[in-house]
Amino acid sequence: MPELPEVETTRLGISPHLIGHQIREIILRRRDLRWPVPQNLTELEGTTFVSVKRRSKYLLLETDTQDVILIHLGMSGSLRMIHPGEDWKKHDHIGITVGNNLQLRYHDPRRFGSVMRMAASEIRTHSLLTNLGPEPLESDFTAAHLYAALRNKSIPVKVAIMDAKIVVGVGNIYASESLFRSGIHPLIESNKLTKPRAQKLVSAIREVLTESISQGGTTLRDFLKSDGEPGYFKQCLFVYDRKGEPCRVCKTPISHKVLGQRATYWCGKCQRR
DNA sequence: CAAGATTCCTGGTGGC
DNA sequence: TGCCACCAGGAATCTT
Repeated sequence: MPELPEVETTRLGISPHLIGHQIREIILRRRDLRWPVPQNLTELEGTTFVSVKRRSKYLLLETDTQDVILIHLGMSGSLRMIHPGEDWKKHDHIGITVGNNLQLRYHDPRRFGSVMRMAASEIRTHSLLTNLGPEPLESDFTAAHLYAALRNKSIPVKVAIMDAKIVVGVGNIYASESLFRSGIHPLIESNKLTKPRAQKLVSAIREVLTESISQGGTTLRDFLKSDGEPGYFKQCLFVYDRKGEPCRVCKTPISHKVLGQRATYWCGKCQRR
């Protein structure tokens, strides 16, 4: 579910309610997420949040004791700020109550997400956080970087831009959308992409992600912002989940194919090989 | 190595 | 609220 815009929307929503507030209680109702949630997470009760950062699709909640709660939302996870007395819904697994009498509640039906604990110093060394490519909205995600990363790969360009070693945060929705915006066919072999087209793709990825964040992300099924409301970028999608529907630009029916086990959408006229 | 397939889990949808 | 096959936004870990 959540790609970079949804994770960033969540970060923006929860951050002001956490930073500067002390953790009153950590409730672990279900610990069998993708990886077991460590029991010693509760030892962080009494500490105070000092920052809420994001790297790739990971949220990093740092405390004044230089501990970090790392959260990944997987396919179906969401975080909400609620009142601590609110009923626990079926797939509410974890609650972190803070001093302003709000609770950060983690909800995840499929339990593909993860909640872990690490020392702040491990952010640079942990296996999940090393070997990640550049942030797409930072200055080191350049056409030169993308071109160099693609030039020795034969996989379709759509599969490549979903590889976190090449660039992080681009999931299945935004991969298709970015390629549409840049007029690039998703099936082009990575090593056939010219430098000018790599530049177009970099710009398109930046634009799509930025616009989606401004709309609060994309809600297809599960995703909710931290205030419980859906994101509105779905209305701005040009190709994703629009198989057979007319292209919003040229009316050509949108094409669909499973690529690398993931649904892929494109316009055969607007996007050229 | 690179590339492709499998796996974790639950719920919604659409066909019958 | 019938049954069932199929599909879903991620990504580590396998197999080829």
